[in-house]
Amino acid sequence: MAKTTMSDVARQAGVDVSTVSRALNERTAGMLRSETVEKVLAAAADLGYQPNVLARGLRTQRSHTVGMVLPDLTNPFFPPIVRGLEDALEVGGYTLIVANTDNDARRERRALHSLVGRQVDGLVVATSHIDGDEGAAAVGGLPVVLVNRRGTDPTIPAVVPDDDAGVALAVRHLLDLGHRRIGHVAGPADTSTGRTRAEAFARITGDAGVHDPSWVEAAHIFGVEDGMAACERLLERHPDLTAICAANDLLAIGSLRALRAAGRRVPGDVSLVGFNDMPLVDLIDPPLTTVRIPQYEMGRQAGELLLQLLEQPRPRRQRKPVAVTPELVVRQSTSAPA
Amino acid sequence: MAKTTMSDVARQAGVDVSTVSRALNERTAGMLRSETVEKVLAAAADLGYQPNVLARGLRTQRSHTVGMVLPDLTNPFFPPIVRGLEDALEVGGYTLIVANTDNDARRERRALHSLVGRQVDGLVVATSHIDGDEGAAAVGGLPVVLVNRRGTDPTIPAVVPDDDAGVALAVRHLLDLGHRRIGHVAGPADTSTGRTRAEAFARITGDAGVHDPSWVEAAHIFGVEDGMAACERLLERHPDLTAICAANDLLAIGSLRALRAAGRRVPGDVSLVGFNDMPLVDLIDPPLTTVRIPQYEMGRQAGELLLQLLEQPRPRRQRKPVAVTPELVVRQSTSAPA
DNA sequence: CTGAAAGCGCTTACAG
DNA sequence: CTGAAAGCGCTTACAG
Repeated sequence: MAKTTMSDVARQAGVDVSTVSRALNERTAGMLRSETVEKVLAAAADLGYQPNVLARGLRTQRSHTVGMVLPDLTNPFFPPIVRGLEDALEVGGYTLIVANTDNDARRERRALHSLVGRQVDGLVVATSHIDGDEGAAAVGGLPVVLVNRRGTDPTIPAVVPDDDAGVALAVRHLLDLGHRRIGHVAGPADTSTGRTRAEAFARITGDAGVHDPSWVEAAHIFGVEDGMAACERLLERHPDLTAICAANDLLAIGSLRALRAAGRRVPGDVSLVGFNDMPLVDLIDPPLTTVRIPQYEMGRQAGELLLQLLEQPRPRRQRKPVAVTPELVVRQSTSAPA
Repeated sequence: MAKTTMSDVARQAGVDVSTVSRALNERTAGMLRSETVEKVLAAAADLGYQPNVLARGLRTQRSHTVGMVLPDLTNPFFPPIVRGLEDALEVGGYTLIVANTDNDARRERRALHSLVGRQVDGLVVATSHIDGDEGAAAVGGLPVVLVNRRGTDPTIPAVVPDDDAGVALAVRHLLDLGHRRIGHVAGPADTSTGRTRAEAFARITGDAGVHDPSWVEAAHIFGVEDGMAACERLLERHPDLTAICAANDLLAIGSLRALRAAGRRVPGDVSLVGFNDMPLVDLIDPPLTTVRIPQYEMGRQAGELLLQLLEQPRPRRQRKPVAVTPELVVRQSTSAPA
């Protein structure tokens, strides 16, 4: 049951391995007589030959593998991105290897290192702790695309949600309902999404003449526990708030818990808007009003960008982040203030 | 910025590449003078040398890569399994490549094929359509372990939830609450979990003298839509039921929708128990009573089993599936019948 | 149109 | 203790 190799096929077809290689490669099959090609194909099929991708990669200096670093696959936000990415990469014949970093800078560095050791041809980075530049350095000039975050290096392409538009959707919805005392449970200040959304919130509420920065309270990480704590702090400072806009759904869920623990009903006493529209948030109690980010689409676009970089490595140039358009999903966690 | 190779290190250290190889490998470093080893280590560190895992794999005939096929990463049941698996495999220096099959037999076959082409050293199979035997054949005798399902070939190790115990927990809970007219929204009959749980349900309710097989209605796939349809059929046949035990949480959520659509309150009119305790089911309305499967733990154990097979390929032998112990999580979707 | 040779970056018997 | 050689399974100039 030893694995069939190209020389097995060559022997069976009565040709040289180089001929087998040519016959099996679409681009080079044309230089062979069609009978030869058929002979080889038949032998290959007969033996159930499966090319050794590693050996090919060693020779061609391309592993046809792409690495992705993300904080945690267990966060339901990421799997759709991964699927979109895979689907896009598949058309170029690339396989994805995913590494979890648990928001730990050291693990992140290790993961990057290990992926480079596995000879990935490119990288997709969805983590927040390693800066684009530093990452690029660690990575030895490999093509990189960022997803769901912006880097500081403008030559590194990024695919991000249009956070400004998303926050505007959420805040506008609350304003339209009649809310004026609106708090923001923000994401970590060391993440680009956290910062961008907080800034958008401040700007939009400021423009609407609503209030000051004390209405923003940042969590340390994008998690339920942290959202709960941040919401508690916000409630302490502004017990009279009537609405909360959270920087993602996990923070919203944490806020929901904090509100419940404080005896506030949602949306009776406080309206709540999330961000992302994760799977299952339509099933929580109450079904969460949120801003939907097209995750699969973000992954797909990131994959296509990377594919471009992989196939035609052009000189780096400035590029604006690709912003995918969010959409407000009104469910039952928001209503007019009492 | 070309990648540093072993011969770069050799040149810098003034030794042969074979010496570099020996110095960098713990097992062989002992045959070298410690000064030599240090010289090499210094050169490697200096150049930021990163071994080429592909080249090593080609030579040693081990890619140190493991493939996993699962239906859909987007199903929150799987990510914790993946993480457990990765954590277990990491200690052996293995990297995991995950392939989604969307419950499609053709995609499944293709994925398996592609993973074998990538020279994976072993496989973890969490899909249901390809039988263990067939899979093993497709895979050319590679070590395989099944997770969350049983195969028909008893020499292939499997890690599964203890479904009998889990269903017993669920049914016992409903019986204890006083329910007697209990339906089962079963999983697909062509999956081992679907079948096993349905059989357990029938046996346990039978033993309790409760009722007959007409109280079981199977979905075609483990999904919300299908659960809804199956529950509707069940309601039609048994409009007087007071409790439903679903074969997984997605089916439970579908059942919840069907019950709502039929004007039944949960748990007021009908109690509902899920299976798995997926992330976020504690947040749905009402918080779902369910049977918790230790997913991470299943993944971890599968990883350890595979590691054993990988490190010491013994002759195949019969083995009982490893059954991980479930746990009842009582929340608010169950109560005594009206 | 096809074969023989070299080489991708490693590891590992084989010498010395 | 270390070097030189062969070879893992491919691809691709180079001949012919």
